[in-house]
Amino acid sequence: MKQIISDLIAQALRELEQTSQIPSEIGANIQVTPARDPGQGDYASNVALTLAKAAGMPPRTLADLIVGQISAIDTIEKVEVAGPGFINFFVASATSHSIIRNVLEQGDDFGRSSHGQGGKIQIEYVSANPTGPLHVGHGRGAAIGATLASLLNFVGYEVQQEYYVNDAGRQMHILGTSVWLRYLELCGETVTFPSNGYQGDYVWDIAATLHRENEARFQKPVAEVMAEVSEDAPAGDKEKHIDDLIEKAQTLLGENEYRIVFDLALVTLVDVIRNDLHAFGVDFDCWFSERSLSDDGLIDQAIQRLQDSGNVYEQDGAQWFRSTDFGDEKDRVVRRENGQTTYFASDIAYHMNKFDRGFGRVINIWGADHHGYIPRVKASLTALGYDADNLEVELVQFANLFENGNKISMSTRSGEFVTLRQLREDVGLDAARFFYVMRKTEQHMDFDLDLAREQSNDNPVYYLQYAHARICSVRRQCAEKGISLVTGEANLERLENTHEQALVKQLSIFPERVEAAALRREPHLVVNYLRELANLFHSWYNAHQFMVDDVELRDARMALASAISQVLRNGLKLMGVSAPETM
RNA sequence: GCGCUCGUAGCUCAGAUGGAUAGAGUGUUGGCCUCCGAAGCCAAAGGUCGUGGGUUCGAUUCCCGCCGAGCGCGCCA
Repeated sequence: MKQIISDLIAQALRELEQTSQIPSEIGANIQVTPARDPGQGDYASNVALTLAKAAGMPPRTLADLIVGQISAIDTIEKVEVAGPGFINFFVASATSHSIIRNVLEQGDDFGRSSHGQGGKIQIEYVSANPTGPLHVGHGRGAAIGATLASLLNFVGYEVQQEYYVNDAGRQMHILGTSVWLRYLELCGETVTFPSNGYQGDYVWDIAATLHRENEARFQKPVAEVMAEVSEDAPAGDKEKHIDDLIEKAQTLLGENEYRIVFDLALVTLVDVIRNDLHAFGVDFDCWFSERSLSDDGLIDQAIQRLQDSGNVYEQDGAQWFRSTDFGDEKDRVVRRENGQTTYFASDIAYHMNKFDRGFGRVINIWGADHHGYIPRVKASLTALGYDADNLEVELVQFANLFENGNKISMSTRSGEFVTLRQLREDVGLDAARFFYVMRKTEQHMDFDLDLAREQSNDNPVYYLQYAHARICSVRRQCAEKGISLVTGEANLERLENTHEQALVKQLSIFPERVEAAALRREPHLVVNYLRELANLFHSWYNAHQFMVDDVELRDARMALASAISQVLRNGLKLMGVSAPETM
């Protein structure tokens, strides 16, 4: 419809140019937007305002000229000039009503588009260090990433969802060592647990498994473990202390034995995370191991490529990538003085690999605290000869958890946090998923636990689900009363009141709103849309009776109601929220 | 100090590419179930869009300064 109107205007402008009523080649950028008020028709265009200057006449005069030149077609009922020079289009009711039949015929596919033309997009999200269960801070990225993936798929992209497993870093060694120390305690040793170790209960669980399956195989006397280990905080340096312990674990156990302990911790936690995410309605296609990058030689390869292109130099015994040449604020180390590559080097290799796997576009969903990291990753891609614009980073702001009006703070290290699992069990999957995507991604948000828990009109997710359940209820009652509905052949012309007209219009813009949400990477647009739809429905429901004696009217209304429930279902599904038939 | 993201109703937030009278929810006040689900609807009240300039027919939107908030600025990951 938008396109038709846009074409009509373009045609009119060409006519005016040819008859020299306006200067030629004034370069129209024709915008057509859905009207915001029923009094302003269905669609509006501001061409006359934008072209007034170039045409050398007042906007209203130009608007009148354009309207006079627009050819009549039967899908447009009326065109008029309003306000400072807007052109408002009124769509014929027969045309707009046909959307109901489209919705019913297309069902679950209504709103789908082929915009992406099967282009390959990779979206990487969550990617939390597997050093503990996911907590509520990870939930927002998970919900937004999963919803974005659904949206992109819905508008025609081939989407691959990936979790980057940081299984090679210092944090993982701290975890492995923490598990080992807890294991020693289970063996009967008396261990003073490092202040910087992971203190959560899950560490005990893994240690218990280790002990159960291996008994005293990894046991070493504590005196030996603590020998020559620097002092812990507060008297000493807690970072140095834990690093010494890690080294001790490696030397005392030997590489192979240490690896067994380490891998048990890793595998257990990745499993926990995978299960938690699955229960949260989030499933990844690929779990990409950071360690595999070095195993496959990709890190060396990436550094070599940077070296070959002259973007690496040596200083203070380390190798530096000259990222300042590509817009970063300082150069970055890729290989340390001790010969080890940095986390950044892994990330260069990882992103290189993403594009080498054939993704035309790569989306990373990162916590907002990683924003300073973007320029260097893009710099490395440019230096390697990739188009850095094909890497998109969506920053997700933190969600503050509130309960009883108090902010809840969290720390994985200390073991004090609300897990994603607890949140879901507490407020329910639907409310949890919904709350996370309700707000614009880059907007800081407050997650009110009390509100999410509340099963009342205060909880916005129920508002949408209630609309759906209500429609299902009416349909059930029709069936019970033996009323047969012929919605497919309903005379939709009977839908005449303002509620019905507004609903028909709202249904018709679902495809474009979904597309906008996908292309702008803004899932919250779907939430807003559905809220508007539910609101219009509830108002209509309160103002009019569906199960009326007038069969034709009843069929028409039930057709509209069914279409509404279908769109609610489609929209909620994109967000991973259920559409219950009863509540 | 530099950088990123922000600042809209009492509170939580929408307002893409500049447009018509800045909108929801919640809270407050008052109405609506002899009628399909009241987890709902209707109405009222609530705003110098942080602040001061600039750009133009027009700025919540774009540009600059200032104030305020959160987060970053490692041979950590």
